[in-house]
Amino acid sequence: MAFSAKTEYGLVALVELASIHASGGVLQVAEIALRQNIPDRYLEQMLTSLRRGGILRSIRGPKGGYQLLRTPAEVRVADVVSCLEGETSARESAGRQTPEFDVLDELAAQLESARLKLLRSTTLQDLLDRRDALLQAQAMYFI
Amino acid sequence: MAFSAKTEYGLVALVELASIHASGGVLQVAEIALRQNIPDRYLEQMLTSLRRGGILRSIRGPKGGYQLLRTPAEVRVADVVSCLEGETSARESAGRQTPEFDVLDELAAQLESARLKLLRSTTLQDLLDRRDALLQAQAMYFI
DNA sequence: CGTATTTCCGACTACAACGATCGGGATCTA
DNA sequence: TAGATCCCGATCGTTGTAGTCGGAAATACG
Repeated sequence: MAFSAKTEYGLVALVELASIHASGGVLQVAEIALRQNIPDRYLEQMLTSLRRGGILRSIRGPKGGYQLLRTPAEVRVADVVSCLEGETSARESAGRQTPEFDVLDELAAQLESARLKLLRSTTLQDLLDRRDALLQAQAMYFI
Repeated sequence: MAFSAKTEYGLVALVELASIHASGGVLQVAEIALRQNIPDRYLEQMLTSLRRGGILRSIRGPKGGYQLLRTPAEVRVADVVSCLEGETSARESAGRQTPEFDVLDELAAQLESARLKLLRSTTLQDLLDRRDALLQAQAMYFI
């Protein structure tokens, strides 16, 4: 899997929030965790990161929960990913090795760039659309 | 960095071997490790994997070493990578989660596919050419 | 006002993977 | 036979990941 659990959990939570965004949607951690079958106390941490990253806002107290700050079409997957796995930074590049290593760094940069291109061109709305298409297809299957 | 140390070490070693492939090139672990400034006993393990993966052959005893089995143009980086990081397999896909997770799996597959496309289209010869171009450029700089 | 609900914050733990080291055996050259 | 070199597997320390937990702050509601 190309994503860590952290990233996956954060993204599925956001897709859930996106799916009810039209109706001013608010969801609670426990609710999302239950529906997605993931540990709620862990998901909490991801949602906190996403709030700090300016992707969500939170509402405390009874009837509280989380809410998207922008429309699903305005939230790129790349934003979410960088927000959730940017924590452990401290950039490495072990200081000028050999030409052979340099060439590999170039290739690694190409890979990173290709990844980023895809992640930047995909939004929560895209994920939501694909989910709905998938549900539609599954519904077909039962007719 | 998009590569693990294992993969990096293996690849730089292969580029070294590729660079002397014309002259029936053989290099010893210690030699490569010295030139690339990496731990020799560790590199040994990578070269063993590459031999088992059919990318290298080894020659034992004094005057021994490792040698490419194919020409640099016939060795794709994808081959090397799968050989070096395929060890810890035991494929996960935590068994049918939710539609939201399924959509993420799709996206992850797209990412994997883009990565593979690049790795399959790059050969040791390509890396070698880039290294030489880099050396050339650095030489220019000193004139 | 008090209580229940919910988010907030940070510490803690268990486990696996990664990077690396090491001892000693097999094989080959000279 | 001696020494070089690869071969094989065990071991180890560090780091990151996934997950748990205790308790504080905020807020709705009766």
